[in-house]
Amino acid sequence: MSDFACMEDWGLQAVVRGYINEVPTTTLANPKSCFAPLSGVEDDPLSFPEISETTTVLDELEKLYNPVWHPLSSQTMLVSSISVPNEAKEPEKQPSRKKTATTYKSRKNQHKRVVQHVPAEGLCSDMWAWRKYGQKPIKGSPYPRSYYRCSSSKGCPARKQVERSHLNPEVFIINYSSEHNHSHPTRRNSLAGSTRSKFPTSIKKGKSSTSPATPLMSSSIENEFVQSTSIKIEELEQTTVEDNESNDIVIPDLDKELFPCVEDFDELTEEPALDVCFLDQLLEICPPWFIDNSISTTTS
DNA sequence: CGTATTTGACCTGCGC
DNA sequence: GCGCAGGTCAAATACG
Repeated sequence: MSDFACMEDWGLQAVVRGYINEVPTTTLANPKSCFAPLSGVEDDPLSFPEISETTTVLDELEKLYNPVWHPLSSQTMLVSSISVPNEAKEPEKQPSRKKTATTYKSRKNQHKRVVQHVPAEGLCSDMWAWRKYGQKPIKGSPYPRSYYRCSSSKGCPARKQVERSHLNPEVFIINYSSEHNHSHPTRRNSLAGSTRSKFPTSIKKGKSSTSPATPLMSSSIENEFVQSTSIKIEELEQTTVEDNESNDIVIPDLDKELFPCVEDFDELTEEPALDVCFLDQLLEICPPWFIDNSISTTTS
């Protein structure tokens, strides 16, 4: 699989996964209708607002979906905005702390591609392994923003930002940027330290947290879901999505791999494998031509 | 020992 | 030019 295909696969996954959790299954019969136009983008349903518009769009979406959307209902997810990046590739990471002006210039130029609006349970609906590399308090929001990069592959430019919605603290806003330059990982590189972030343990450190804005459940829960469950979801999806796509993936022993994951997942979310079920449905309903068409449409 | 997280410092873009 | 805010780096630390 080419890098391009991998990247688009990821992007589509992000979009598809978002919508299959949100729209009624009947809507899936007409896949294009899944891309219901957002406010301000009626002319082109596949053209999503830039990240600079995210705040207002998300606010609007919250209002729009509030009547029918319970934040605590598991796996509810909204894809609220996508923008096409100017550059598909990010420059190579500088080995030195001192970076050239070019490096940082491109950083700010890189556009967010997908913004997801998810409840805490939805944070686990991510096929990738993410490594946290930073956290910053955000002005105007009582909650800090966490920065993650893809740890599935060295040099993968994919980035992810997770922050809590100040309007609805039960909802996390996830910004995806850049593209994965590799296929879905069969499993994480290593589990060493991966379970390090238990819920309250961030307090355990000798040097107390000096983060100015680390309110109730700031990053611990994020990490818990993002890190500890992502591998489980990965494995679940490996057995479904990639199997369906006939990729060169070794099919795991379901007795050993799938069921324990479901059980663990069940402890974190009340409706395990719902995501997977819908994904399977989508794959049955939407033939490959649709996916290909969607890719070419969204990236042209 | 290898990997992940935390967190202060650094760097850039932008508004004034 | 300056200050602010956001994004990233990397040393220190923790965990399995």
